[in-house]
This record gives sequence, C-alpha cells and structure tokens, in this order.
Amino acid sequence: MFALADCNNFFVSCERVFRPDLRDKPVLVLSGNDGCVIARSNEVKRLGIKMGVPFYQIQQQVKQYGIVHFSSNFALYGDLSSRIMHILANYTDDLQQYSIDEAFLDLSHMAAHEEMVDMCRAIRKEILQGIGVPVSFGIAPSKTLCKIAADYAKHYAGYHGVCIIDSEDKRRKALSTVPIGDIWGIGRQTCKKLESAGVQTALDFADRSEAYARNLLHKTGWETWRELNGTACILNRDLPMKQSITYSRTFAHPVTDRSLLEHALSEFCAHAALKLRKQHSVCKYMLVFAHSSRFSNQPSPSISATLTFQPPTANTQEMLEQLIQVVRKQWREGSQYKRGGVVMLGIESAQTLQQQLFDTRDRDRDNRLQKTIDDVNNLFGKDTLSQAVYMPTNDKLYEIGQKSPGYTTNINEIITLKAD
DNA sequence: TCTGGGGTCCTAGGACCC
DNA sequence: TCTGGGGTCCTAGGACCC
Repeated sequence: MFALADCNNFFVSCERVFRPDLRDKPVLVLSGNDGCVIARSNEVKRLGIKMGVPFYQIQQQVKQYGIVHFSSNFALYGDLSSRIMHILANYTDDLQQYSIDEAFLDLSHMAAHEEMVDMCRAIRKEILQGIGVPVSFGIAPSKTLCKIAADYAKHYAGYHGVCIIDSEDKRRKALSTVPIGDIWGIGRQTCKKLESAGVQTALDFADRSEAYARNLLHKTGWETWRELNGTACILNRDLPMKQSITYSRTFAHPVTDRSLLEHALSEFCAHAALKLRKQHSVCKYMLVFAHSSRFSNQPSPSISATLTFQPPTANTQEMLEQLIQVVRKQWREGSQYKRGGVVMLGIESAQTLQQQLFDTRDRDRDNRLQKTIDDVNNLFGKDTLSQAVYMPTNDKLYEIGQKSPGYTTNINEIITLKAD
C-alpha cells in the first residue's frame, strides 16, 4: 500500500500561514510578471475562476469580490515544502517526492489498514500544527488510486483529511464517480479518444479488457488501466539526478537591447549551472533560446542554439564564453525578445567524468575558482560574486507586484510581532 | 497594455552495425 | 518474377504532470 500526501491549495496555504486574516477570504497567487493565475483558494475556485487564466481577464471579479492576490514567492513555497517533506520522511523509509506539494509514502512495512489511517491522521495534525499547511491523504494499493482517494479526502469533510481505498467495493464505488479526464495520466488527447469510444468514468475504463486498453493506448495507458484495477505499476523511478535543468523567464517588456539580453541569459545560465553543481553533475549540451511573444501577430527572428561541451562541464565561466558568442552572432537589431532561457541536457555525474587526452583547458584551475566563488556566495548570499557580464536581479526585466516577504528565508523580512 | 515555468516518459523513424 | 534477419543508438515531437 501507498499513501499520497497532497497539500491543499499549496501556494495559497503558504501565504495564509503568515496572513491568518486571509483564512476565509478569496486568495490567489500569480505567475511571473503577474501574468496568470497559478493557485486559487477554495473561495476563488467556487467563483469559477479557472487555473491558468490571464490575470487581466478577471480584473472585474477581483474588484467585485475583493480577491486578494499575491505575486509568486517561490523561496517561501520551497522552504515550507522542504519542512513538510522532512516531517513526512519520519514516517517511512521510502518517501518519494513527486512535486513541490505532493509525496508518496511507501507503507509496505505496515500490515493493518486501520493503523495506516491513524498514522496519516497524526501526520496531518503534526503538519497543520508545526507548519500551518493543511494536507490531504489518499491510501491505496496503487498510486493512481491514491490520487483518487486523496481527492475524496480533500473534498468531503467526513474523511477528516484521510481516505483509504482498500476493498473491491470501495474501489468500484470511487471509480464510478470519477470522470475519465480526471484520472492521473489521462490528458486531453487520451480523454478525447476514450470518450469517443464510449468511456465516461474511470470505472468504464477499468472494466474494459486489458487487451483493449493496451491496443488503444499503448504502454502508459495500459499501466493506468492496471493501476485502476489495483496493481501497482508506477513505482519509484529513482532519479536523484535531474536529466534536464531549465531556467527560463518571460520578460515584462520586450527586450530590444543586446546587452540587456546578454545580462538576462547569462544570469539564467549561471543559476542553472549552480543547480547542476549542487547535484554534483555536469552537462554535455546547453540549449540557449530567446524569442518574441507567442501571442504576437508578427513574430520576429529568434535566437536558438545548442552548445556542446567536450568534455561535459558545470563551469559557469566556460558556458558563458560560448553563450555570449551565440547571442552576438544571432542577435537581430529590431527584434522583440519577450522570453528567453537555457536548458541543460546530456547530464551525467561529475564523478565518473571521462577526461580528454588533448584538453587545452586548465580544468583544475577552473574548478578551484568556481568552488571559491560558490563558497563566497554560500557565505554572503546569492550573487555576491558573479561574472561581470550579468547584473543580478535586473529590475528592468521583471515586475514583482504584490510579492509577500521572504518570511522564512531572508532575515531582513522575518515576521514582526507586536505585544501590547 | 496584459497570456508561467519546470519537468518526465514514450514512440516512430533514421542511421548505422553485422 | 524473385532482394534477409536481427540488432543498437539517437533524435524530434507528442503527451502528460504539477
């Protein structure tokens, strides 16, 4: 059996931890540059505001219902997330974090189902008390069924935050109310396919033959079919090392100045390279891109190149040398660059790196310098030392709007209490 | 005016090998 | 007339997730 711990309205819940006055108020969190809605409180969901809608399209409702909105504060969300994961890890030897606000707990060490439910209730209480974020639990023999159970726990108060699917009866009953498109792993395309074949609920799908699922949907859909029927197929694919690392941003205004674009892309590259070093890895390829708005009627020329590092590297300086060359070469005067980024690919472990026989670079020296820079930044804060080509946190590029303080990550923004 | 960001996995097809 | 059989590796694109 597995348990899924799923935080309720996570980003909104994080904001409410430090703003208890907003507990029953409609609250939403916005994406970068305050573009789209990326998290909603239950009150906002009830108003019919959908996930991902552009913020400017709901101005009227925001005013009418007094919706409180925040710019995203990922330092805060990430910090609260890691605290929650720490608590969860105390209850299983095998905690599999699935996203910033979800994790699966392997419960194979437990026999009694009642004990599992009691334990999850206790964890829920501990997290609510210690962190302040409400969490729902779904317990079942497969992860896809856990997802469905957690949904029940979230939406019906009678479960007190924990729902278990541990009998054929409960399984069939639960599946019969879930629309096919709401199943984990069934997206828009597959949903269309299944609906036109007359499948409407999760139970309809699970009751088709195994061969049917396999022929129509191939491997992934077939696995979902088996999971719905109670066989665990989606196990822990242990990937401690990320296989790709992306850092990309949409700019508040189109960038038309070459050096500004160089600053931005260099900063993205430096941040992605730091992530790479933190997981003790190197990359062989880096995709660099910058392009105009995807909503623009007249797209302008874009920048796109895949850099190769032979041998693979995680050294910021080395990467920037190639990156700047590409930007200068592909830059077109008059182009409107609205979004840019870097993607690191071909990632492998730095420990098992194959050396080059005729390498002309003094890599020992590069690495010593890089390590010194990282150490200084660790001690005195991000970007204390950086390559001169980029100016950190360039205000011209982004709009921050209504961002909450870094309550738990910045000593200057720590919460203030007044005692009367 | 204004439209997010970061990932994983699967599959088909091409290139290549003996 | 008729043209084998069995593999691996890589890549782009699609689908999906939060």
